Amino acid sequence: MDHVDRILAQWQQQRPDLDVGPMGVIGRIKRLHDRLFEEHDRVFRMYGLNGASFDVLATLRRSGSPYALTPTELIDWTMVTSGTMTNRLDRLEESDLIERRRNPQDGRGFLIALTQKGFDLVEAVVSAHVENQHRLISALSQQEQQALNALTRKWLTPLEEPTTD
Amino acid sequence: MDHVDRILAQWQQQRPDLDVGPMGVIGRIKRLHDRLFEEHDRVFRMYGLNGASFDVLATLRRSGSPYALTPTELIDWTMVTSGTMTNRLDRLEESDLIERRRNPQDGRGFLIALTQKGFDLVEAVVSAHVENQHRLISALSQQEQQALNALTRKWLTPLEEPTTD
DNA sequence: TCCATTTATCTTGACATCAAGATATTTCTA
DNA sequence: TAGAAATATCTTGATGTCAAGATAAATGGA
Repeated sequence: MDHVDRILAQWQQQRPDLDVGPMGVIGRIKRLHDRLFEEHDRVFRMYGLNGASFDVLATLRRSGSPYALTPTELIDWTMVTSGTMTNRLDRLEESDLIERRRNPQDGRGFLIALTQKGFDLVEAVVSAHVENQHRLISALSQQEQQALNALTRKWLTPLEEPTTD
Repeated sequence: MDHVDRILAQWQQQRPDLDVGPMGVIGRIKRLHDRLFEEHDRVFRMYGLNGASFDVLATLRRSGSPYALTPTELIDWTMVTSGTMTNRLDRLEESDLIERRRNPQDGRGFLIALTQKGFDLVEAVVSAHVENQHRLISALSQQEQQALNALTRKWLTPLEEPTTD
């Protein structure tokens, strides 16, 4: 009987007309999300980062040499608004982890590049982060992880489709 | 090849030393969470609410008659800080959906009660919300939903344990 | 009973985020 | 090739959240 079970039990008592089965699965997705990202943040904080700043640095790192993308590309990968990205870049620039260069291909825009300091930092954080993720999922066997991967992929596919309205 | 797959492919290219298997599952949990709660909010907005205000009203509703809890009880159910709860209650009180009464049992505190208006609203929203959740999970069969429920429960259990440090 | 401790809630200040709008530059079309 | 439309990014203002601290009341031990 976990937190989600207790919520469902109350609903069944109070609104027996409702079938709250889906609420159970969805509620567990939310709790999993919240707990996993709290635990991620513990690692990021050890390196002076948070989930937002790590997200940007990691996107630049895994894009490969020369570790530079436009703000628009970063927005597409991270799925945040342009205002959010501007704010993230401002803070990372203050910390000398990235630099803004004018984009020689497009006078309206910039190229955001990892500094050497940013590269070295993200290289270390990613290793610690991946190790942390292994720890966090260790309650599940390899088979269970694969099953979960298949189910979440199947569920996500229609939800990621661009809505036609 | 979805968004998560593309991220993993980049890491495999750039950091072949890392086993990013767990990142795939965890990334899909995050995307599922984000998409599901965007879709929840679409329904809440139709009733002038958001996830935060619905959460409070629903907690009061499913607690049963007389639909009144202390702020501390609401904090425990919703897992937010006291400052967040104060802010949520201020807004709900402005909208006449809840009222704060002094707690006759404890002069330090309050009882937060659904108004008639709040009760009527949450009654309608919950029905629409549950129906929406059925729609959102409809890509999965009953069997798949049960499998996902079992896997997420198993994963969540150790993550919900109070840390011993 | 009195005072120290605990508890319940609110307040304050800092952030991260978003939506909407502003500005500068590029691209397209007649 | 001039002007209209589209695009890239930043700015502004509002919201929701948290951590830390303040205040008032209840509780417990000497």
